[in-house]
Amino acid sequence: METSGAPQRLRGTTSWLLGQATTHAARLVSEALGAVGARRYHYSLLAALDEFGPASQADLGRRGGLDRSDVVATVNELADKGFVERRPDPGDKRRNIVTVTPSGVAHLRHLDRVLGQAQESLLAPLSAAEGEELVRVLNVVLEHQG
Amino acid sequence: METSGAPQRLRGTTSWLLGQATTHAARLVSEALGAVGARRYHYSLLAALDEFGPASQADLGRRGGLDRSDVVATVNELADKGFVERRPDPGDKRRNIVTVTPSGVAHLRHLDRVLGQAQESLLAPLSAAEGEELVRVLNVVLEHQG
DNA sequence: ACCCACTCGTTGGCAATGCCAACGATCAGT
DNA sequence: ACTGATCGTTGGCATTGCCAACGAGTGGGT
Repeated sequence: METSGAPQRLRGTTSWLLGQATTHAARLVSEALGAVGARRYHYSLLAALDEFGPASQADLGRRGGLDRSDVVATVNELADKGFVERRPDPGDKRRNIVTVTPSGVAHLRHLDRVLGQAQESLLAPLSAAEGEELVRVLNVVLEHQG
Repeated sequence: METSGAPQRLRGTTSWLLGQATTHAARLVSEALGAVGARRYHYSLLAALDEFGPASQADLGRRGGLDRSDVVATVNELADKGFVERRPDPGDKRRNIVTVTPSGVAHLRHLDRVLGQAQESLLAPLSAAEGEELVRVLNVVLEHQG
């Protein structure tokens, strides 16, 4: 008989918990976004624009933790789809000012819903209270790192 | 004045929580392992061997969720460092049997400590009870996915 | 004994991710 | 005017996680 064991999860030490959890969650997020033709950078950029308003590309990178070069590519893609507009800053010829279009805001809301569903499916095995506690605790962790 | 704002964290919707958290945790894990010359696959493979004993490469892949091709490369690297041994299976000429060496086990213990420190630094902003609860809840989530 | 379907290890490739270096243009402070 | 910094942009690199294909080998069915 061909011993074809089903995929198993390593339990051993708790040290690998982070590795397992991040891999799983990252796949969830990427799949959810990919299903609607988006990627992490798309959401990062749209969310930054939605929350803080129009900005130069360099500022966008700082807001979302993206490299300047990746901002270029992402703005290109989002502009092609009509989700953002890029125009030169009249007051500083080095800069472009990037703005969200209404269509871009709608797309962001869509991505929000998609990500919300991904989060729900991740928290599915937990009680409502556990899920809320997990979200709260993760926010604490993220706030503490800056 | 050059407006050089410090990097900020997006808060907006809670939907992006997963994206933020996974990115942060993944970087922590990769940096911790990279500091001692290891990568995620190395730990996955060593841990699988340590927990379930010697196995063929295909089985190793299934145990740790690695692709067969990645198992080849990882076993190559680990074998070069003397952490595992690869020899043909006498009972099935298609297979290799991979075994951990004592040196490999020692290395795994080292990686365990390193990952434990990374986890501690991540949980630093939490109380002991919150940290344990987070670990417990994450285990529930991982068990539920298979 | 002969197929057939499957598994094995291996090679090679692909796309996404996250970085870094360098360039010319522009700006701010002196 | 000179100097140093910032801007957008291009191009590159290493890692990560996958998938396809190959030749060699195995097991079941007939």
